[in-house]
Amino acid sequence: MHSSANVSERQSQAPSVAISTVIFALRPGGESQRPEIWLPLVRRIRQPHLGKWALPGGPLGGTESLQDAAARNLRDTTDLEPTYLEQLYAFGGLDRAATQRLVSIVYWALVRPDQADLTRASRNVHWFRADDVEGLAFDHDEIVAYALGRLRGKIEYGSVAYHFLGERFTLAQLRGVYEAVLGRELDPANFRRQFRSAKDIAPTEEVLQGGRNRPPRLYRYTGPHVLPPPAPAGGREHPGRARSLDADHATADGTASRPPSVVAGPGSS
Amino acid sequence: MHSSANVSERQSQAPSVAISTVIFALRPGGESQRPEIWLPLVRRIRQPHLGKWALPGGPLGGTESLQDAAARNLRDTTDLEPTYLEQLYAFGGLDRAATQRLVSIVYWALVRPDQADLTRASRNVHWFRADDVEGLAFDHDEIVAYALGRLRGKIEYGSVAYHFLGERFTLAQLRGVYEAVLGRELDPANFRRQFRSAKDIAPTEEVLQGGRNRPPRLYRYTGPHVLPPPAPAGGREHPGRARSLDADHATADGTASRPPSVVAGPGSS
DNA sequence: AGAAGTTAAAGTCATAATGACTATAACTCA
DNA sequence: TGAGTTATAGTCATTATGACTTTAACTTCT
Repeated sequence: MHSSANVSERQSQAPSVAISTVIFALRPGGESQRPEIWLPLVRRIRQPHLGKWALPGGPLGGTESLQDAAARNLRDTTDLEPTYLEQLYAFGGLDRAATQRLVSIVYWALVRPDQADLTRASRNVHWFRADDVEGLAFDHDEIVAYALGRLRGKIEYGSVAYHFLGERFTLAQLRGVYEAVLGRELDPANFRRQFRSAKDIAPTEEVLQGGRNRPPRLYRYTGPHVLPPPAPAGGREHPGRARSLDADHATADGTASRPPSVVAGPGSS
Repeated sequence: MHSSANVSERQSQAPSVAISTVIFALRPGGESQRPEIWLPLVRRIRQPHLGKWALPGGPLGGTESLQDAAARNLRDTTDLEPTYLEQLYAFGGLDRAATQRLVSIVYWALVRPDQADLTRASRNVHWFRADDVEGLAFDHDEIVAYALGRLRGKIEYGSVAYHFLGERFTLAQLRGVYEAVLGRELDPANFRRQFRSAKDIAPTEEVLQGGRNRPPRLYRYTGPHVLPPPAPAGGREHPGRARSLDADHATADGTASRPPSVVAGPGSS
């Protein structure tokens, strides 16, 4: 019997529903040169929590699916087109907002470094190191922490890492993603061995020229992409599980012996 | 047709929020003797979809967290106390319900066979084999299919299997869970080897007497239990990640040589 | 009582995956 | 030209895995 005198009034109040998005991007770390996980936050311009930083989000529109709302949200606040967007969790504790009952359905997105640079310049949108965020509005501190945990859990296992990178990438860059997410260094040789036999990654004919060392070969991801969400059967809105798309597994044998062509890198002065 | 001339009217309509629960239990399969995954459904007693079977659920009360609502839901419809209850996914497609915009936050529960037998006898609550469900109300067919997929994905990896069983269980019973969920047979010897070295399972001093063969030893699960939901820090409502509770890993060395005591089994006539 | 049948439990063996490490190649920069 | 750095390949011991055999402990059939 969870009914005191005045509770049943509130029972009839419909909770409001909001969509929020945790946007993770890989950015080159300051001195350490190692890439790090960053995310953009927006400053609240109204009460409650006026002036605090918060996850991009807003009320769920009546004409869009949850996924669409999250994607719009992402565009509106950061001008980014999502390459990876997945539902994270629905938060609905009683004490999340002071004035009203609020259910937030939180999505998380992964974007590439070049995309992150395109972010709208504004003093109300700012990027933060994911490990440093603190003092956010509402319960967003905890949401970010949870999202980070999920990211760590998922990377060991799924195909999320590629969505931090561009269409072509070196194994060192890919390893950088893993190191940034897992927070520890990985043996380059063993990492290479493992990913050379991975199913959804294939070497290209090109190498990245312009670095100061031996030019690394470029690879590309050939596995399933996650946007739009893989819809089972006839539905419009459905969850993940994109097992199907493993069409071309270009088992690039022999490519190693053929002389690779060349691509200009960022440092080709 | 959710778009007439003016969309913005509906935009302001708050969507209603419901909680539904997919309840999985292991039940002995008919002839094959192999345990199978079953779930209870309730018959709809009002429009829409009157008379169809549906997942237990209802509107989100204003005074309970999402998790609490799911647990209440579970009790109300099946008289079951959840031993495992976790958020599955939030469904919010535009076409889920005809008359209104409906967001359903779906939880899934695992219950033990003895619990499943206690289910309220009613012609409006009935158990079905999980693989057979079809023609449910709303989009519940797809929700069940998704839940089954997640269950399969999670069992290989997490600690969910134990929540289908009682406090003590034999390795054959545990293997039965895996076989039912994964849908294929597993080698008993290899299965044993793997789980004898598993972190969160420990042999007891007892064996299960009363079968018609050599009495198997009983084991117990020593890992983290998932209810109530592992709350990070001070919050009230928070998602999974129960890594902490691995306190006692009773590394039962020597127990094999000591003569185990005996426990009566179901068939002790 | 004894043989047959069944499952529990332990062990064998070849193969695959993993972690730590070494060696060589290819490039830039001083 | 040589020092420094990363790319890439390979070695080796350890561990995990799948298929299979063997022995133990119990019930049931004759």
